[in-house]
Amino acid sequence: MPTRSRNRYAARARVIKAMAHPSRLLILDELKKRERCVCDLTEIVGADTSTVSKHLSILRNAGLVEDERRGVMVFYRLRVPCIMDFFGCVENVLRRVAKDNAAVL
Amino acid sequence: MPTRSRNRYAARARVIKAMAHPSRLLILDELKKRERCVCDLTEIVGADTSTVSKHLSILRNAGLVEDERRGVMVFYRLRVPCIMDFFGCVENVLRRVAKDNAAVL
DNA sequence: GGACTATTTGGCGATTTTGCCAAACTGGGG
DNA sequence: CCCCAGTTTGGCAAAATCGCCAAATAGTCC
Repeated sequence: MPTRSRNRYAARARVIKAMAHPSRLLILDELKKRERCVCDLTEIVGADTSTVSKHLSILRNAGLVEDERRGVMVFYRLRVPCIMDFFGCVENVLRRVAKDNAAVL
Repeated sequence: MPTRSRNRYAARARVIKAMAHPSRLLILDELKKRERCVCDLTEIVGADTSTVSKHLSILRNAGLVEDERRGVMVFYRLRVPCIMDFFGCVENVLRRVAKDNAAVL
């Protein structure tokens, strides 16, 4: 209820919301392996360049990735690798849900 | 690009999206400590009961919490504690962003 | 400077999310 | 059965998100 902790949760939510999109998760997963230019990511995601660029700016604003211009191209890197450890837990959730659904049958 | 992995990312995104809201993060944090009835959570979150109930159903549908009715009240419990380990990393991101902003000044 | 490539930004309609109110539903007690 | 507290559901308006196109910007090469 205090403004203090409310802001804290809002800040966390902003970071998590930045991850909460299939294309952005795919991008993060790809950047975990190595840095990539926007052109690579556009190809991988399979959407319009402008769309991918906007996804990247969302990730950058959240502090999850950083970019570096080299010539004409802009390369993006994962900034906080620990983010990826989280995926294991998300998979746990999914497995559990799958098991429940199976049990219902 | 293959449908296969695209679905995988979509599934992950659904789970993460369920977390991506300040009130829902607050709820998860509270449930980490102990189970709570909807009435408790309504008080803690400070929103309409119906709003909190909807947040809870989002968390339940994502597989993050489970509920149990005891008499008139419904108690919610955290289902996947590992979710909470993630918060440490999110805090890392926030600290890093804060440091960057300070550096700019 | 002009042409070309890589990327970002502006803007739009379409879809989704959010939070409240009102109404429905559920279980316990008189 | 009626009433009541606790919870869920339906519905609506406001706000946010999404993905594309078109236009602007940045850097390289001639």
